[in-house]
Amino acid sequence: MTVLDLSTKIDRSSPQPVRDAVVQKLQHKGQQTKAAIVDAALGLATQIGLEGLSIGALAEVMRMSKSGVFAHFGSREELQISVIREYFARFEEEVFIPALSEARGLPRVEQLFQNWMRRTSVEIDSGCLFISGAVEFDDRPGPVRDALAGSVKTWLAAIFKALVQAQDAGHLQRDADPHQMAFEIHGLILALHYEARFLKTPGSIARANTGFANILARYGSASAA
Amino acid sequence: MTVLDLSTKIDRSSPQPVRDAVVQKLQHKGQQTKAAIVDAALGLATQIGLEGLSIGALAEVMRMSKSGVFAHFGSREELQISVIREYFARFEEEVFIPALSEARGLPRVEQLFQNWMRRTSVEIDSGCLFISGAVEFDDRPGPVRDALAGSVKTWLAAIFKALVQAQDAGHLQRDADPHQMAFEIHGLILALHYEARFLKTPGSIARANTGFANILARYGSASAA
DNA sequence: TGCAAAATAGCACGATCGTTCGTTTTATTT
DNA sequence: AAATAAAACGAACGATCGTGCTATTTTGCA
Repeated sequence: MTVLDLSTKIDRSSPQPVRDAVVQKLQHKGQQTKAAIVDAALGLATQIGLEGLSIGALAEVMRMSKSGVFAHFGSREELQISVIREYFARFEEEVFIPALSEARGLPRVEQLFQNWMRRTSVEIDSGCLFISGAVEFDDRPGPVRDALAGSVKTWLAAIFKALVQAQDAGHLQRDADPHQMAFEIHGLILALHYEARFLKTPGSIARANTGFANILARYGSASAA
Repeated sequence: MTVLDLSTKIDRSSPQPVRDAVVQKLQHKGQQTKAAIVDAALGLATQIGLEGLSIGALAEVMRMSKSGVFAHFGSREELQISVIREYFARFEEEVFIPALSEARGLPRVEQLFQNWMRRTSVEIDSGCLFISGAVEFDDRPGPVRDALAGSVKTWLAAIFKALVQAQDAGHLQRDADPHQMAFEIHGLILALHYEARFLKTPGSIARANTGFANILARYGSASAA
């Protein structure tokens, strides 16, 4: 069903991300508003975090009653999980899927990073659920944490796989360690988010790009340079 | 007063970090308990975040009344700021000051990173206020955010300065960019914290160390290799 | 058009939050 | 030891939180 297979069960309530209440027909009204609620909740959660996301505030945005919103999910936890799933679906669609049109190997790796950078650049303003969620749930076990960690791991595994393919294609040095590369790339994204969003350090985007170029220069095979 | 000069005013209530209610004499009782409260609050805040830190829970830990705790700070914000200052003071004492005994240049840079890594390794269990705080306050202006960002910037500036000194000493390539290096090093620390604390990925510490070695290998001058 | 079902609203609950205020206990000084 | 100041307490406040419960409205289908 999904391209990046998420190990947790997928019961997506809105098969297509629904933006501004413009919703396709065929489905009952409940599913439409539920999708609209999740959309609004995602906007709130990226800014103030999954923990800060309150049903009252969400109801106000939706101009609905608290109980009306609540009834769609049955619990706050289920709302949070729905938001995570929606976030992951958009991430997948925006970052991962477009990179599949690139050839396996280095081109796809570069495209993946480029898409990831583009998204992170936007999230300098809007916030990233995978980063804020990690901090909020890093020692709070439960289904929300599981959904978050599962999504992130799936994405990092996709990066890793693309790196392995690049190595198999001879685009990387034979003794390069794709795990190490993925770790360092992840660090660049995290540093970009931290320094640009929190510290407002100018030039962070360029530094992340330079860092990526450095990684490729170090691990890339001579023929692919 | 401090070694890393923090631009915000320093009005440290406890000149020496006070651990377990073992407190020096000479000061009035109020200052002692305040230091003990900050100590307990720091323990709570690193685990559940500055936002999650509640006066009620803190009072319970201290076995005091809520109002008794509250009276020492006058506001929750002031409590949070006190915690941040205490955290910064310990960070400075644990990471920065010991590195000053190393010779200027590459040795000191390596010692700084090593101390930083040691602290981050501990914080895989306990949590890091500079990381969780960044997420919680990246969109929320005010004195708490200022105290946080000021502390982090001070520390990053110290790293940068050590790198510049290393370059001046000829330990780095002449065209190396210390800002870029600091950015990449910061990314390694953030990736370590994220992958080890949240994802529980094994081997993260080794990968951060490898990443640092890679950075030095790329930017280090041939003579210093 | 009528009717069952689904969706939403309204209201109240217990809990927790930061904060205020008046009182009482504890420390310090005279 | 008496007088004064500092510190801690206890109760209450308004607000907000998630969550039940019951009505009311809206929707989709026969």
